[in-house]
Amino acid sequence: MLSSTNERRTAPQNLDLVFKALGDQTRRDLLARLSEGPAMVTELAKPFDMSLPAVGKHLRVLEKAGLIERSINGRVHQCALNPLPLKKVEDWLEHYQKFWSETLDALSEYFQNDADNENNV
Amino acid sequence: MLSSTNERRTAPQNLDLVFKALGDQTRRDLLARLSEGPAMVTELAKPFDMSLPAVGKHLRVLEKAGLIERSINGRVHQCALNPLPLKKVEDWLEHYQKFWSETLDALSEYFQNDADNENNV
DNA sequence: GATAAGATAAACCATATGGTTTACTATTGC
DNA sequence: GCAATAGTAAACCATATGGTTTATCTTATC
Repeated sequence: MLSSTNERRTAPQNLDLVFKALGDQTRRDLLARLSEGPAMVTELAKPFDMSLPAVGKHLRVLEKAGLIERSINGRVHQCALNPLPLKKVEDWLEHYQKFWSETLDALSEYFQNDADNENNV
Repeated sequence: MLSSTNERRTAPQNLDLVFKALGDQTRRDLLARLSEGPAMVTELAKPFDMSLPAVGKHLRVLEKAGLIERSINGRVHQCALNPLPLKKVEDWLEHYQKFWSETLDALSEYFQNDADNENNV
């Protein structure tokens, strides 16, 4: 990890790029695959009903968003998940967390009452 | 629009739509504003150096993603945050959480400088 | 009833996105 | 050396996106 040679270590982690990268099912599938371990491009492309260049483009989008890192070894490009931009997403989400817990609290209370009524509690 | 008889109750919460909606700074700003309370469209548009129709389009994108809800009252459209799609995002993120905690555990000092340099929102 | 205000609709434009196919480069292995 | 493999580059296409301006509709207000 973090080869000493030539790797760019300042992943952009721009939220625009990250969210846009995540806004595509194919790319989320690629991330899911990479969450099980690194893989080369052809390997990543195999499950998709799509040309290799198309998958290559998706990988580039993920890479520009900082979500994957690529280490080139001969003719093989090994891709690995970089989870840090996802942490940025979570940091962003944090501010909104209270809102949905409020909402869900209200809902669960609602359904709790429902259940209470049906169970004659 | 949104007649009481014919209202679509199942907000899509399609992750593609949600992530795409979030992939724009203007729209994230709008959500941030709405996290402080509901607002009408002109009110929402005021801080932006952008035409009203442009803001209207952004609001529609947020609405289609289920991130805001609109209640029309006379000529005033009141917009309110709907946080539930964000909960879906968090549910999706959950699977990746372990990766960044691993990474941060292993390399926290290494990346601390990066994080300091790039804490843009 | 006239006019102002809130907001969308429509037409338009430039650029981005997601895919294709063909061509090309570079590496590997016999 | 030569053929196969891994992958990108380039050209192309259709559609989406993000903005504009002008027009329109509806609702308030005087």
